[in-house]
Amino acid sequence: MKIAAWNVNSVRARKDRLVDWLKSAQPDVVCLQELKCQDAEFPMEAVREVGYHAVVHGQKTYNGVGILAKTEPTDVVRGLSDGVDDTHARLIAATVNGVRVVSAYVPNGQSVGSEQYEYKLQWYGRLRRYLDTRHKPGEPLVLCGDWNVAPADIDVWDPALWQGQTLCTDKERKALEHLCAFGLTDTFRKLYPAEQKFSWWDYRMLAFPKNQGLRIDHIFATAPLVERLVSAGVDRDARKGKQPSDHAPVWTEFKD
DNA sequence: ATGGTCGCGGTGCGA
Repeated sequence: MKIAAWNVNSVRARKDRLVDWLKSAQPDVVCLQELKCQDAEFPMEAVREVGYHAVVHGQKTYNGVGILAKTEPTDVVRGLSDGVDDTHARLIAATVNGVRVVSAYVPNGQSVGSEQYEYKLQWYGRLRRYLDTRHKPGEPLVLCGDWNVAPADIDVWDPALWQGQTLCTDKERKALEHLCAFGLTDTFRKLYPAEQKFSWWDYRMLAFPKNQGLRIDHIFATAPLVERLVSAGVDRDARKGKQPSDHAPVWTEFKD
């Protein structure tokens, strides 16, 4: 079972690229982030034609998350549903082949000390409570998406430059660690403790061709799935050429 | 070089 995550930065602008990648990569499950459209505008037919069901939690202009799968996702839950007054569409969950799948788009955080930065830290706490309320670490569960945190310096092209900046601050890393303390493992890092691969590059400054990136897109899994780990990677080529997203798809393969 | 580029929506904002 191959599970992937991709921040597409507008699913309508990225439709052809998404379809091409689905056809070549053949993931069983794909968690999408930053759809930037409402549910009715999602290119449902295009993904259906290449063999995928889709469940979507859309939003006009901003955010928006979805799950694509070769078999039909069931028990769909949209949002954190924790009673907080929050219009951001950043989370969707569904069950695929007995695995609970969560697609998450964590707030970017803008700049340290901003309102958005505080919202980001709180959002991490809300997601931890969501897991505590609804799930057990012994269940087969994956959380996939854009976490907007580089977990360690190895995940940053120039750690000295990024020291203390959003995506790399101690507070953000601690927030992510506290989330993972629920019982989640970073599947890529577990498989390859010393490998440096990035999933995001700034659109500016020729960051992509120079490979000046960060690893901020992750696939986290609970113990029953960690036992089944086979391989993981980043499809950097899906980012090349015309109409690239600033993120590349990341994926992890589990034994069936 | 404190800039630069995307996407949305039709201006400046979020990333």
